[in-house]
Amino acid sequence: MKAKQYFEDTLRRVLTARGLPWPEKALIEPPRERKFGDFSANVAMLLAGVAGMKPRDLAEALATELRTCASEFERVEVAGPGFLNVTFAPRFWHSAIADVLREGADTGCVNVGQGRTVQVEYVSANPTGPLHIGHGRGAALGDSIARILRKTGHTVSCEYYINDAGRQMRILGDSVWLRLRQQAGQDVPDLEDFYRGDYIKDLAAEVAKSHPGILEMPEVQAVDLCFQYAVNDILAGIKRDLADFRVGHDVWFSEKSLVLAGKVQETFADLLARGLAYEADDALWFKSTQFGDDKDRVLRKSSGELTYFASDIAYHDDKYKRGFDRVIDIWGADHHGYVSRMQGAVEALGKKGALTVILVQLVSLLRNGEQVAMSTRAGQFETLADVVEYVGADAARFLFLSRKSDSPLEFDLELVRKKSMDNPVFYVQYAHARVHSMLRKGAEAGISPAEPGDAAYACLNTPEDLELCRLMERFPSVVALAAESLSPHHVSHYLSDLAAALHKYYTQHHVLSAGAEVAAARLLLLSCVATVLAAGLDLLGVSAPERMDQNPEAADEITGDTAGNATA
RNA sequence: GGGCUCGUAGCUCAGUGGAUAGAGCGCCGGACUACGAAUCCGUAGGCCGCAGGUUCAAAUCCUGCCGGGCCCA
Repeated sequence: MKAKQYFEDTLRRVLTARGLPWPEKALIEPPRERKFGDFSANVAMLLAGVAGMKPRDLAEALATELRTCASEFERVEVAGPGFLNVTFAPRFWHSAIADVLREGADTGCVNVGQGRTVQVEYVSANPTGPLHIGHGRGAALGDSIARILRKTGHTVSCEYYINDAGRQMRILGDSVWLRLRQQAGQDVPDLEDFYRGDYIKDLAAEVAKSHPGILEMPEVQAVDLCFQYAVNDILAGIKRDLADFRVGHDVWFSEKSLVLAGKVQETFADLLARGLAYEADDALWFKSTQFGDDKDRVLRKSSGELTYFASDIAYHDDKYKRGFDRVIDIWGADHHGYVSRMQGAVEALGKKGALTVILVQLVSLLRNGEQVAMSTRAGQFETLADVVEYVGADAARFLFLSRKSDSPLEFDLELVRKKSMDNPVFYVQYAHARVHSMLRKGAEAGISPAEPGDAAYACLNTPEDLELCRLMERFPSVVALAAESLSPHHVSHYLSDLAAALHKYYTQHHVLSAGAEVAAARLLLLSCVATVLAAGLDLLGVSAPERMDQNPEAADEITGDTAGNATA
């Protein structure tokens, strides 16, 4: 982060001195190949026309000036069509060690948010049954985005919107009430589209037990009781599943409370007053065509029933009235047709641009390459809880967060589990544990990490030493990129790179037998790497263990047994 | 039929308009009398779906087509 900034600042000064502007499409980035140096700039190609010079000639001129005015560069070179490639002196990279040591767990913090308030709403599954694997992907993504935004200077609130007011909810109450009466011996036929899962029967039995007089109640009251009991019970289960997945929401917002508080009517009145809603055919309509939709949408049907869209508008109105600068909604990809409509509604609320919708593509659950049926009767791995128990929260989260959210994801249970020792999450965790193992061994031998300073840095000048420093120095910009693009996968890919550099270092440079002074310096460097690994894993909500307990053979045996039992 | 989205190595996937397009898995071949071999090193594997366009420069941006997924009629 500092390195890139330093290069950019000096380059800007050089350009200004020549009367050249900073081009819009200027890019400073680490080149693909190490031999091109630490950073590469493309300004000479972009400015050749303005400057009236050939790209390479301009680049040479700029390079000459950079060499004289920038003390931190070891080399400044011109390559290819006119790239300016710079290499920093080792002492510049060494300063990353002191930075990480000073910042500790806060390493990687970048204040790009400057205290702006952001709400992240995710999961928000209807409380009609347990969470499935697809919800897990949204949960991991939302939680990780929240962690990344907090790390980058945003004030974040995580919210779960409980759809407890609509048609689905009436069906839930009816379903439990139906089962309850059937269990009481009444001859009641099954309904057309009610929930048939076994958990409905369990709920019915529990309601009957805790409310013995329910059969004598007026039906409306009894159904409502069934409904409330069911929602509370299912929500408790959802919260438990999320907690086991290390996901926690700050606010659980009830749609019903929104309706009862009259917020939907308030929003209607507001839209009517501003001419953005109108009555027609006994229904109330939103003028979504004003905001790019292909037709206007119903808010209140002629039957008087409210649409989901109506309460969603009121809900978002309420979000902004609570003072959030920005709202991020994470939805399943099957809702993508709803995005532009919701964006239009937010624009109508006067908050254009303040809503970001992230669509999470489907997760197809596989088992040895074959699709696992999700919708049939209670299968082995229908639910998030089952999957988490089988493969572990760390492996599931890392896998979800290693891919862009807008690509469909294949989640093969046996691959994540049976090959768990080749799983990227273990690769990264092992790197962290390896460092701590060396620190323990070092302590036994009376070697502790050196104090940062020139004496220690003098022992850290191999290419592998400097590569680790470079990677550590890059961490804050990776976090900033992940925050800007709302894409945690940049973090997981970075961590894999850092872990690879660490493993390579480990095989090339023996730490503890290198002599007391060198060993202490290396422990200093590696302990900083461990700090960064832990900070990065924390952004993904993945643990950073100080030792790995299992050995691979034992893990394979466990897998074999469990897989055998599961298929038996 | 309209719209959104994705097509990159055998598989799963990265890739911010830049240089010879990368990684993991899998295949093949190497490396423990030292800090954990859960690791490392090497070989092989590509019309970046197809065709145009914009650009000094396109896997990346634009248009059309083909194919997969989804939403809406």
